[in-house]
Amino acid sequence: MKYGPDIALVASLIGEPARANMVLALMSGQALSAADLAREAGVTPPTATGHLAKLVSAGLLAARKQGRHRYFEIAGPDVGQAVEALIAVAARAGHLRARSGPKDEAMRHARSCYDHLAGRVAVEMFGHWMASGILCWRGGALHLTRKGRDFLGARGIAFDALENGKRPLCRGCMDWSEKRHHLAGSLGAQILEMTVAKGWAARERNLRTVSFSRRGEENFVRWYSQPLAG
Amino acid sequence: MKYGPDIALVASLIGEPARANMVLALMSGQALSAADLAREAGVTPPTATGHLAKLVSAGLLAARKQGRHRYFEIAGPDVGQAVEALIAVAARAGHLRARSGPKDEAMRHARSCYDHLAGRVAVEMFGHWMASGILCWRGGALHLTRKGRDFLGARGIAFDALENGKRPLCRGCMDWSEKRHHLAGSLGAQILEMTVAKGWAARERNLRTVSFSRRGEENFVRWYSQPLAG
DNA sequence: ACAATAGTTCGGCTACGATCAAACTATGAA
DNA sequence: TTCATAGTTTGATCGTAGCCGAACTATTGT
Repeated sequence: MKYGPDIALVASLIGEPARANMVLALMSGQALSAADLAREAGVTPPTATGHLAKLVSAGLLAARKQGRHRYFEIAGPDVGQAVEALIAVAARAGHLRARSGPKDEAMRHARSCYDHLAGRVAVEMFGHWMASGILCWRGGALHLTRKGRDFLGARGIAFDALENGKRPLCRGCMDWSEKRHHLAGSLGAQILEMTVAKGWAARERNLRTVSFSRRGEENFVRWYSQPLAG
Repeated sequence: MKYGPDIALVASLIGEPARANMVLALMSGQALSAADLAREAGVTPPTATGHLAKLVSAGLLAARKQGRHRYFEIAGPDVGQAVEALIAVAARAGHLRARSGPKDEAMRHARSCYDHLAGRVAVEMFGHWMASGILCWRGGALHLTRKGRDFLGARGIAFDALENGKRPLCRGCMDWSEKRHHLAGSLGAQILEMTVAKGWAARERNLRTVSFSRRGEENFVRWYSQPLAG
């Protein structure tokens, strides 16, 4: 008897609506408590405990105990990628669910997706960078052009350091609400981090929403859209 | 009430063992009949009919009627990617299943994976190309180096034409049986096609097994391992 | 026309797993 | 200590979905 990877086990874990909601809630990259996840999933705490135990023991989520809380997060980038791939299939095939999509207007405007910026703001930045030749598709993968490197260098992004991990520097990620790509990968993460560090936007507690101040958003748009001098 | 992609629906379809076996059997890229898939999945024809109807109506499989047969195949590359991502998670987390892995020695040796070559032969080629600097990981993505371009150019692979699709030129794909990467992407597909075209190997009917002739395998190994003159 | 094969529909059986209430343990606060 | 909150365990209930046998339709071959 030979063995292969048991994708049915993994898929069936994600295939239960309550668990899928939990995993999706964690896709922002934030760790959430068991009670938060119970609420997200629309089930009672005992039920949530059961689901979470399965997800952790299967290696999809990681748990960390802190005082009387237990915080959960996505166990690894492979899990995130699998979920994103499932999102892509579901979106293409037109399967929508009623609960827990981008919840409201604020969330559609700007939110975090795993660890990078998503929503209308992010999609617009992406479109602008494609149009001005900072990013391009080559061989199905997203690339930072030479012009893009100059551009980011001039704006103080140390993309050299970002490029050494196993993680792609830039990757296209399908935006749920806008149905167009936005920027993921380590560069995408870096940009969200910078946006928060500069005080242009704040990540809401326990929510995927990212709230830009009026001034912050203007600055951000200027930051990504101002052409290189020379 | 807002809407988002229903990943639970998609995942639960793949999450049923019989259906997962069907989908995995189709990952070779070949179309299989309903009866073939029933056998693959270990269920009776009526049960298979039910599963296939669900998979087709959900947009995961495509069906084509031919005479009194109905042939099924993976509906699109996004589905293939989702399955591959699930394989990666399952493999990393160590979830194995008893049924229907790489079935026998021949299959472990060489088989097709979606549309490219997999198995020991493919993993060895991949390792050789990494070691000799034809391929390299950069920023988490697999790249064909300049040296690799020369190398393939000299061997008559028109990789320029391959590079224009939305599909990546080269991508690492985790090998089930060998637990190391092999080469996927349009280049990987092209190589499998060439291998068959040159008569070095043949794809078995209705099976993922790829059988190399003794002579063919020697030629293939020579083809990929002979260093560039000069 | 007849038989053979591929696939489907129907009906009923069965089992698994999601769910919750209630009782319990563990941590932190007053 | 005592109370409150976070999380877990237990046990029982209940729906759903997978499964098959039998009967049916459709296509091909003789």
